[in-house]
Amino acid sequence: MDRRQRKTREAIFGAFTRLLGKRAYHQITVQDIIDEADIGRATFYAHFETKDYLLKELCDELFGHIIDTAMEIAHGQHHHSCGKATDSVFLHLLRHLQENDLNILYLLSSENNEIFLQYFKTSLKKLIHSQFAVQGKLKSSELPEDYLVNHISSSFVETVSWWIRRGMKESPEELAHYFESVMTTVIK
Amino acid sequence: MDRRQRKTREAIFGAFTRLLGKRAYHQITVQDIIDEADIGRATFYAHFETKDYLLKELCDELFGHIIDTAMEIAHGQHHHSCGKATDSVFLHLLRHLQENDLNILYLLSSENNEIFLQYFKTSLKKLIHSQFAVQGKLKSSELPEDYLVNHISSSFVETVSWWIRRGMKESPEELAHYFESVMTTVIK
DNA sequence: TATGTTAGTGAACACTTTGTACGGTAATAT
DNA sequence: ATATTACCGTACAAAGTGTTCACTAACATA
Repeated sequence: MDRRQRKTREAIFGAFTRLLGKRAYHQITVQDIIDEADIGRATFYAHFETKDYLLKELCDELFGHIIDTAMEIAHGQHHHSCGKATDSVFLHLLRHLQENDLNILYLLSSENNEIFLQYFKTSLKKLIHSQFAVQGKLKSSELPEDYLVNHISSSFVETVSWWIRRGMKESPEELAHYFESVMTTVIK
Repeated sequence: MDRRQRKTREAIFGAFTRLLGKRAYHQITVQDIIDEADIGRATFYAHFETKDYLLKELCDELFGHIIDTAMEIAHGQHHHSCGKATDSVFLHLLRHLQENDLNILYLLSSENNEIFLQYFKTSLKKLIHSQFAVQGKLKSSELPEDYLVNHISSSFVETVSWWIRRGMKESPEELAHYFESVMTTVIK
């Protein structure tokens, strides 16, 4: 990839993330991004078709790593030193969110960001499906699996959202405990 | 209130609701509403400052009744014939949603409607706080009450949202059972 | 029924945002 | 060294926003 392309792409992502930290997604215009990134109008549209696609690609970049490593942990293929083998997938996700990806927290904390939340939930559903549903770790056999997977993933997103809204006072360990406490009916 | 005012107000609400049934909130412009309601531009702004305020007032109207009667039931002051006294507040809400307020379902089913969802959650939090938290019906004393109330209300909204997305195949009774099943850890 | 008040009309307004197009310039790859 | 490609600046039409204004019609009330 051309160095110029990489640079403007980074400039756009950077400007976008900075703006997301300031105000909600829907309050940000393409014009704002152009001004903040200090690029030409045509250049933006050469990279991204719309603002929504920009967010989608940013999500791809930010989530790609997190979900991939979470998948590895979920399947027991994670033999590194970052966390005990007994740590739950959720604790891993929380640590990852706190330590490495403050960008994501900006996105999450900005209100009205349903595209991002939808992306988060969809990623989690895949993870939870393979981790719990497929492996038979769900308790309730009488409820639809789809309902349970949806419940778990949206509850986790909501937990993270609550955490951020309140200033992230709790440690990842505490928060994982909260979440797993309210999930004991659902997960074995 | 002037008959003319009432009529245009109704025309605007009607047009807005109809449009919400067709496409998402953010895809609807003030221009669309004006055209659909067949009123003058200035008239719209005489009634509502912005599109967001219009949604807020619509929510006020739609939710006012539902939450009020749910509050009555929650406090055992509901002696009518509409449902057994033993029915849970959640079952009451689901019945209400299914039977009387298809407008709300339009709103909920249209994607990207976080203003509405936020309104729904906030209303529920108040209800759940007075119904469960104040009355000591929450199981877990070690977790923050605020976290639990948030968890219950957002899980309920998510359950309803799931229900609608999948075409409302389940009866209110079934859905209430689903919800209460995954909530047994949390609610006594 | 006559009268003052109020709400709606339609047109116009300045303004912002959007998405596209263009020739010119500078960085890049080979 | 040269051809390619990305970016720039500017301009453009189209659409939406929020406000103003004079005119008209509906309203409440006496």
